[in-house]
Amino acid sequence: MRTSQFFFTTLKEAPADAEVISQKMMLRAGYIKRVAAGIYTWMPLGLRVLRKVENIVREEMNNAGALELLMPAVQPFELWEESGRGPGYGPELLRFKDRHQRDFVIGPTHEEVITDVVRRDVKSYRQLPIHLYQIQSKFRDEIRPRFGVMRGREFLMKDGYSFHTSFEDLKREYGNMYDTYSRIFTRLGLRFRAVAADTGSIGGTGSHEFHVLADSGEDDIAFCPSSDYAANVELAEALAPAAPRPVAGKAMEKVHTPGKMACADVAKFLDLPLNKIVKSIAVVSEKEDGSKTFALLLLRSDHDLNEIKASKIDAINPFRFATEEEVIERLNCKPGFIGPVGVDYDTVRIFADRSVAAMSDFVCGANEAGYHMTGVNFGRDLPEPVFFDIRNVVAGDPSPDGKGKLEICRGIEVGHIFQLRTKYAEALNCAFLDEQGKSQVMEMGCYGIGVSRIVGAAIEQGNDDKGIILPPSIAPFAVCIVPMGYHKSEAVKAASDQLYADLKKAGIDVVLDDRNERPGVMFADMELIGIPHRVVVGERGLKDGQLEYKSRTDTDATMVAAGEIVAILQGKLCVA
RNA sequence: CGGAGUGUAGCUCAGCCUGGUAGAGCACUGCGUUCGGGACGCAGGGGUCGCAUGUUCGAAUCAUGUCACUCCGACCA
Repeated sequence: MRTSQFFFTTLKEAPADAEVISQKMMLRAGYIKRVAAGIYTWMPLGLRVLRKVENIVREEMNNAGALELLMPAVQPFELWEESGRGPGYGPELLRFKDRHQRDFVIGPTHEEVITDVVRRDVKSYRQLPIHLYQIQSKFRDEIRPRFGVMRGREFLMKDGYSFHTSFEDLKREYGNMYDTYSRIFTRLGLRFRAVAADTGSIGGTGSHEFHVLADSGEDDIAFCPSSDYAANVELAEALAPAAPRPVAGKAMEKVHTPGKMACADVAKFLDLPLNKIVKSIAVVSEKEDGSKTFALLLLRSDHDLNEIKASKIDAINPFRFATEEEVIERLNCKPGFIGPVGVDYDTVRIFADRSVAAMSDFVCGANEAGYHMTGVNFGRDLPEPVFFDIRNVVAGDPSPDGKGKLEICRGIEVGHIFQLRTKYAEALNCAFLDEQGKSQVMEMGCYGIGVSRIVGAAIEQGNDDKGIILPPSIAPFAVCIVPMGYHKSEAVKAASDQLYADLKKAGIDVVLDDRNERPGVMFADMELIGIPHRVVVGERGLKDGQLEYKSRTDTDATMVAAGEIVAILQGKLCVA
């Protein structure tokens, strides 16, 4: 490609409402143009990147034995009624009526459509297993679209669905996809982690998210640097402390702590570390049978409650936070000074986090406004509570696999694989006849990759003050030729054109900047749009048969013999 | 959904308080000089100041309404 034949516009300044780096860079580099909130046009330059990502995904999916198809973006709402997801999906599902007043949706995902396809045509175990996928635009009417293409409303996604005669076979394909996804993200040149994920309300048995590691990510991931353990923070188990509880050394005492409601204030006031203070969170559980349970959840005050874990305690599943009125009714004290000492243990259940089990001589609210208790000890001042894992892990916690300490980092979810089991197949009656001629519901898996989000995520990982840095596998062009005086010097023009032809012949994705621009403009543009390799052709070097090479991340250029440049680039692109 | 803020040229923004012929930089067009790190000069094109209503002789500016966009919040006492 010659830039003079191409169409791209770069900006010196990013639009004011761009928040994250990738969004600013993509707008400045002219990859995308905003059309409406969360809706973007992919300009030719950005589309090249998107297509490269898409093709890597496609190649690997095909190699893994999946078959591509293309389902419609628009789906009849009837299918959503049949699966039972329609009402539950809420306003994220964009609905509209056609001219006959029939309800349609713009698909946010395609489980219903694919299951409908398969149930019509797959009747026998002989046709299974089958894995079908598509790369299609989706629409989810997000409450707050932001971060450019990373949380857009319209986005490009690869979604695959596999159908099996048995759970065993589903697990085999799940493993196959785990490996395939790892290959895909490796080829894309991303730093990523596969993390165990919460299976959520569907309650399947296996689910992994693939996260690109970046500070601007929206998810917290706990991982162990010395093993391959990684999990969503919501899911990572906080192990019970190994050290036994120290012996009680102080008498319990009521101290005046006027106005010190927050744990941090109490700690400062008493000159104690946060980990000597127990915070009590009042919750209420109202069961379907009408019974109401009031409970205090005890946590070390430097820890955070994990609601997913806490809701696994049967006695308080499901729970909500108690209102101020409820707290006063049960504890006769306003929130801020509540604690587990001296309450009516018949009406107030106490559940403590495992880490609280190792505490002695601790501080908690005194159930009297303006007072806290110090030197509190279990067994002596109050009964031993029941201990559960109800907190989020923090950096430094032991890894659940016993192989070191956890670290926490932010991630951008770019892939998700899921053992759906029979949820949709059952709802949509997707069944086959087995060897005995008996009808059985199919086992399903689903596997998603956020193709457009990957472009944003890759730029979050690869950028500097000059612009975008992408690996050659997905950069808009792998190599750029920047001539010094293309329109002035016959020698430079001839050498540039020759090199351009040679690189093209060698199968290298090359762009020649033949615009009649000043060098600074060309350098800046090629850096901004993220071309990984640059060759400068100038009369200066040409006299000695030399060209100038610099990678996007090198600080200085190196002179190379003109005759060797093609081989050098081939070598670099092969390695990368 | 609650709170706050912003809408003026393709982009970044000034002008608004104190009403009186709509501005700057970047980008774009032409000419000239320049040409190895986002050049300079001259001459141009481009805006119904988000939209509607009102106040006024006169509204980008004041008032009301409306729409759009952005941010913050929606639990850990």
